[in-house]
This record gives sequence, structure tokens and C-alpha cells, in this order.
Amino acid sequence: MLFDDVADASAQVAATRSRLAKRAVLVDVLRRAAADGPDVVAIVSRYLGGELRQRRTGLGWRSLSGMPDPADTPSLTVRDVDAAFAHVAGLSGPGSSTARLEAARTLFAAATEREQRLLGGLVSGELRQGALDALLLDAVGEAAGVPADSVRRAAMLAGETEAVAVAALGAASPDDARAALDQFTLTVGRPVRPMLAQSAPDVATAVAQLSAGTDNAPAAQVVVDTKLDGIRIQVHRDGDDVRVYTRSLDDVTARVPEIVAAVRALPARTLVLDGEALALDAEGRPRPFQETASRSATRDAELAATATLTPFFFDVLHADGRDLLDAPLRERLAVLDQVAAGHVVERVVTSDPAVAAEHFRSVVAAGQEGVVVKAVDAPYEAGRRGAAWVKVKPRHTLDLVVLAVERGSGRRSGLLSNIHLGARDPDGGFVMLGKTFKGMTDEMLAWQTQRFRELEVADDGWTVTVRPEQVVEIAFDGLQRSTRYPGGLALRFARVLRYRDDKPATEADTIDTVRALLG
DNA sequence: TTCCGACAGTGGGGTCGCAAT
DNA sequence: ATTGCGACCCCACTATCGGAA
Repeated sequence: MLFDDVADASAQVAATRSRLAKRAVLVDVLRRAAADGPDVVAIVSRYLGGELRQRRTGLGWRSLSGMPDPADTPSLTVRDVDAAFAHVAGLSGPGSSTARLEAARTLFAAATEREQRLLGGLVSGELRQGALDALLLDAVGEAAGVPADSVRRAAMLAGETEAVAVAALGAASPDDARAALDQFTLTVGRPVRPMLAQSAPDVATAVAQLSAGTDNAPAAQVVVDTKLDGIRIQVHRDGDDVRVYTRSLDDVTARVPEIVAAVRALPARTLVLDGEALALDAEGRPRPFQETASRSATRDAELAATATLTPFFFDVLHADGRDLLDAPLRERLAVLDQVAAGHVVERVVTSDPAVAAEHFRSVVAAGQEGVVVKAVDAPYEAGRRGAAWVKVKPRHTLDLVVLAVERGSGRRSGLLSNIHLGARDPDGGFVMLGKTFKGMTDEMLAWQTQRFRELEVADDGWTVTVRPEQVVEIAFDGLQRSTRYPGGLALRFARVLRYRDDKPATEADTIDTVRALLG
């Protein structure tokens, strides 16, 4: 199969907004790939989902500038392209950056215009064709003649789509495809996609969301788990063999020997646990997220020894031969308390919203990030951001001043989008604390585009600097240390709540107010 | 007919390792 | 020694389609 066939399909997918039409295009190209063999299905399914098969190539967004002009006629096969990236991914050491770019130039020179668009999307990780993994899984189901749900479940348990697409599309009949998909079961040592949580502004809303999203009666019990501000871990144990995976299913076992040791000490032979790892101080209070991130990212053993990560678990998917994915949370927690005692997050189980709210206050006071409210009867829905888990975190707000605004891209092309935020300095001027593009409706985007053009004092082609007069109410999760911004502080997860036309910049919050929040 | 669940897109700050400068 | 890039950690929020109700 020619790479151009995939590029053509991607262009067709991008050209329509209808998901059904996108799916039809994907089904067609998947069927043609299947006729070329399983290796072609493997490559094509990855590319249609917007990914290369190589996890790290050393090429990125910046490498794409300076690529040669496109070829007039297609010549590359999908196997050619995969081989080229496999070569690039294998390069390392002095001279490898140059060799990578050279290989990329050769590849791009052989690619037509639409092939170059796809290559660029795959390299940058931003294909933007309006279809990624979820729609692709739907298409795989249709192409193989099996229900979408069975494909989705297989992919969630496999932790990947490629192998599932190969299995389903390699089958001779829909019945065979279904049988092939049934082979994807929870396996100790193979990570599954983690279950994710929706969010709510407060505990009462979270409980209400839970009742609406499930069959829970209004007065039903809920689990209120502590939400820790660390990194998500999924730990598999088979005897003495322990493996640790991140949320994106990256294997980080070698970097976290203390977690391996902790799980080896648990009273079970086989386990699949879901939890969070974080750095604690001497009193057991959580260190700032930045320290956990630093510790978990380093591969340097000496550096790693300067801080320890402590694992805490909130779910168990398998224990001693028993799969628990479909068991209700209540049952899973009973098992968890047995097999992971001492490494379980604090929780309360209650039907009283006041008790839930009190747990939230208490864990936040202890320095934790918040809570996750869960339906007691819900199964573990791998890979889903279902209604059964709802997270709640404290929210802070500030009235800040817009210092500049950047041009948007994609569906925000032609609009001024990403705003620079400053706190008032009582000694004069403003101290920038970060940027945000979140929370803006289309109406707000249109309004701010006009408003900031009126306040414009400079435009370098990307960023428009404005007179610091417009006040905006910003929500954020907390403050973090920053080397990027002059105040040494940056907002974490800043988003716009509303523009404040009732407040002049002279009444915006000051940098002193912000510092006081640090406590 | 209306409602709402799931998705994709639009980017944010910070950390590391690595190669180039 | 410093800088820039790539890869991942953490992530919030809105618009939209199409099936559910």
C-alpha cells in the first residue's frame, strides 16, 4: 500500500466534520490495508490514529522547519515510511541530530504535498484531522464486522490499538474477529489504560453528578477517596517480578526501585494495582508536585537517592488469580485493604454529603490535592473518563490584568487567543504570572480579539502587546515556583472565568496578594 | 424533539536527558 | 557550561456530532 493512500484518507477525514463520514473513510482504507497483510495494518492503523509506531524518534515540531519541497508524484509505500522512522529512532550519540534531520529531509523530499502534511502531523503529534484513537477503534469494528464495544474493550485491556486492529482485521470472518478480540484479557505484566475521572467544582456537585450518571439513588453511599498530587502508577506483580507503568503506560520500573520494593512486600503473589506515587517530607506531608516530577523523571541513580517516592493505591484490578475489573468498587476496595494495607489512600464511605465535604476539607488541610468521589457499585472502566469517578479540587481566583495576547491556531486561526496574565506591582507596573487560553467561549474569543486590537501597542507577528487595562478573573489550582517568570511564581492550570469591565486595572490583585497565598 | 456522553482540539508550566553550541 | 529540543509528567475547558431518551 502506498503512503499516499493513507495521506489521501487523512485529508478526506480532515475535510468533513461528520464523524460518520470520517469513519467511512477510515473503514475503507483499513480494509485495503488488511489486503496487504498484518504489518501494513499495524502501520496504517497507527498513522490513522495520529501516531508513529516509534515512541521516540528525536524529531519534533522544530525539526519540521526547513524540510524540502514536496515531490510531484507518490512513490513511498507505508513500509518505506515505517522503515525510515525506525532508522531515525535508532540513531544516537554525537552526530545523530544531523543524521536524523538528513534522514527526515530524504523522506520528506520523496513525499507529495498531502503526504508531507501527514508526515508533519505524525512527527509533531498534532495531526488535527478530527479523528484519533476513539474513532479509529469504531472504524476497526465496522471494518471487521464486530461491535464497536468489543473492539474498545480489547484496546483498553491491551493498552494499545495497533495489536487490536491487527487481530480484528486479520480475521477471516466476523466470528473469527470476535474470537480474536476475546483473546485480549487482563494480563499481569501488560498494562491496561487507566480509568479517568470527570471533575466537579465542589463535593455536593460531585455527589449529584454521580447520582445522575449512574443508577445510584440520591441517598446511596459514595466512596470519597483522597486525591494525591503525584504521578499515576499502575503496578503489576507476578511473584518477585514487579513492573511499574505511568498513566501513558510507559514502563518506569527501573527508575522507581522503592516502589518495586514496597509492592514486593505486599501479601499477595499476583497483583495489578492502580495508584499514585509522590514525594513526602519527614512528617509525611506531600512535597510540591515539582519535586515528585523531578524524582520520577530522572534516570540518574545518585539523584534518585536524594528523594523517595511513596506509593499509595486506590484500586486493585487483579489479585492472586482473581480478575476484579468487573467487580463493583465496594468489592475491589475490600480486596485492596487486604493486599495493600499501609499503602492505601485515606477514604470515607458515606451517604452523607456533609461527611464527604468534611473529608475534602480535612485532606486539603493535610496538604493533599483534593478528593475523588466514586460510585460504590461501579466496575473499573479501563480507558474511560466515565461518570463513576468525579474529582474535586480547591479553586482559587484572582483578578489579573492582560499584558499581551498571542494569535490562535487551528479553529482559533485569525483570533487573538492566549492571554498573558499580570498581577499589579504596588511599586508600579505588572508582574507576569503565566498565560492561559482556557475557559474562553467563541463569543469571548471574538470579543477579546476586537478589544485587544483596540489596546494594541506592538505586534511582532505572533504576540500583540497591549496597554495593561483589561482586568480578567482567573481561576487556578495553585502556585508553583518558576524560573520562567520574573516574580519567581507561576499559576498552575490557569483558566478564564470572565472579563471584568466593572474593575479598572488599578484595582486588580497585587503581587503581594499572590505571594500571601503561598502561606 | 431535545438532551447529553464522548471526542477532539487548543494550548498551559515544569522536569529530565541529550546533542549542539 | 549553556542552550534548545524532544519526551513526558501534571492538566481545564469548549464545541460538536450523533445516539439516547
